[in-house]
Amino acid sequence: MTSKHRPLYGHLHRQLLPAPPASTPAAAGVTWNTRLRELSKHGQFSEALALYRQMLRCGGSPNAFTFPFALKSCAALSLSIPGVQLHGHVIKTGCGPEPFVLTSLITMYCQCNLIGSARKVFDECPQGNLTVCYNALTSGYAFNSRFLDAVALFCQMRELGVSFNSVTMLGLIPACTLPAHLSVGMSLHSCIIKFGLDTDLSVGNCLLTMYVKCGCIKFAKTLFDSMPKHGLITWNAMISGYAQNGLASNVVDLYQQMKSQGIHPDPVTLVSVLSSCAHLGAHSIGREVERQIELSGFGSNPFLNNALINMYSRCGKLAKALAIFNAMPEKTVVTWTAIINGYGMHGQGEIATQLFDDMIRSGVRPDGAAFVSVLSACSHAGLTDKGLEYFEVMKEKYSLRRGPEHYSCVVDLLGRAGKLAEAFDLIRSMKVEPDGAVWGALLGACKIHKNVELAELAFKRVVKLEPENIGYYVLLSNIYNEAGNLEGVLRVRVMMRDRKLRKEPGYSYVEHRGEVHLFIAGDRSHPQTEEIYRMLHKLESLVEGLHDLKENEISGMSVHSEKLAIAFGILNSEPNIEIVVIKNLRVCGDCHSFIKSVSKVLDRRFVVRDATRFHHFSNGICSCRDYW
DNA sequence: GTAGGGTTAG
Repeated sequence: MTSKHRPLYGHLHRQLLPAPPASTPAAAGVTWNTRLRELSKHGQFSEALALYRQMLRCGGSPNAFTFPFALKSCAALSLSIPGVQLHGHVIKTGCGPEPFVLTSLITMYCQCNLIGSARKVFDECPQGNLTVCYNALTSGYAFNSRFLDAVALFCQMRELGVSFNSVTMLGLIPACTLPAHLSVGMSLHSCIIKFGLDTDLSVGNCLLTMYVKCGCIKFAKTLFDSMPKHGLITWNAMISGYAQNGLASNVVDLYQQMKSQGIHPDPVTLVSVLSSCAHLGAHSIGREVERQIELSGFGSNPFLNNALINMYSRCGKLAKALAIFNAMPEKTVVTWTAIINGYGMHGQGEIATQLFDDMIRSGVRPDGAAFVSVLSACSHAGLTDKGLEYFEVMKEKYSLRRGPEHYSCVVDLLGRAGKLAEAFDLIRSMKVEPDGAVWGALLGACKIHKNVELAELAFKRVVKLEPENIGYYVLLSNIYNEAGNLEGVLRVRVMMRDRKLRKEPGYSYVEHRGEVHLFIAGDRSHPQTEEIYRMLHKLESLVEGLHDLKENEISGMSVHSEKLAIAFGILNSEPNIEIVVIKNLRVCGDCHSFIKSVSKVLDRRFVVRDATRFHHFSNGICSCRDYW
């Protein structure tokens, strides 16, 4: 069995032993290089560097076939000091002019963020074979977010008549992943078509990713549909694109389509699908994905386990989430954050904070996102002092930047505790610009504590930042309404009319026997419509006591989607009625009291998951729950 | 025998 065919991992210790004596020094060099290549090819970069050092210790001399792999390892690990040392060895051994070595040097310097050194190597490149050197530096600029330099270098290439190829494009396109740079990206796309490089699958994938990252999901889908071939990466790019842009149901559709075409998903695919299941609360699809993970042997993939914890937490299956958490041998800050979030969003603030403290004890350093999860856990559970303590520790002990996402949690925390003035002071003391979520949290607190004056102030700020967010208008209108200020209600309505803002229809859904049943207000499209309305009528009569309503009084737009969902659940004897509400504001007061009354009359417990409350989360969705 | 490149979680 040659070393090329030997399984790598089990024999690592043997590979690190000194090289067997070879008949000639050149033959010994080949043996070292072969091993180095194997390790680098399998992503074993630390081992590759160890092997390089060992080679030097054993008196082996590196050559032009050694350096590319050793440099690649430094690049992958971002190790600049060994990288610079290697550069010294390159010069000493006279391998400097070798194009393979030069491009590896440029890449190494770029990945270590030493652009100046990369440029120096580039400027000294001998004429001829310039394309690869240009490619290396262009992609290096893109890697370091130097958009203008990358584009300028490409222009220079064209002016000097240096030929370019699809690899040039693969380096250049990632420079255009900001919406501001999209126009350049689109001209690159034209250029790609003009030169016939669009038949390259990798180039297509790269363009697809560019559109996705610029938020142009429509362009991305058009490109996807026009591509002659779809590789696994193509499917993944499109699926993760939908997931990143919050189009969770498109993710599920595309995933089904992918499977129906016989393409096997990999962990990258499944991570996106799970994150979308979490957004949708689509527990049954999530469970199916978990089976798929086990069948495919991806069970120990940490990315997938984190995604599973997140999915089960958001779907309300905390025990399951905890079991996966406990079984994970290595827990990163992401793992801890997922489980803390899970307990936090279900009002179990005590457990969430305990977990947070356990995390620190276990030596995992919290990051900004971990603090968001613990702060919001404190705010939901009313742990005001504890939350303020974390907020302090975040800055004092961990020197983490406190962003608007943290401030909005603390404003919420103070606001719910009735400390409106303190919340307002906190906002005024902010060194970063407060965003809509921060003012929105204050506005929400004003609703709870009926403070019209402060609400007006918060509203003024929030509509400046998010003029299109209808939720805030409705919130203020409700505050006025509760205060009996009808003039105020009218003023808000006029404002909405003038700005041509119309409330999007809210929708609610219930999962029944693995299927999602979706309702919009006044919906009559469900196959069981007649029975649902009859049940709703019955429930309305029950909670209204002796008032017997006429059938037509509960028909049309006044029938909220939550009510239809609950009537459907009761009608079908759904044991755990969990209604997920997606709209621009929290569950309305009318439905709130309706569900509460039904719960009381029937002596049953319901969970309403309101997917759009005024909490700032990175994905814009917060899964707070209310129980009745 | 070698370089320059495309998809991933809270």
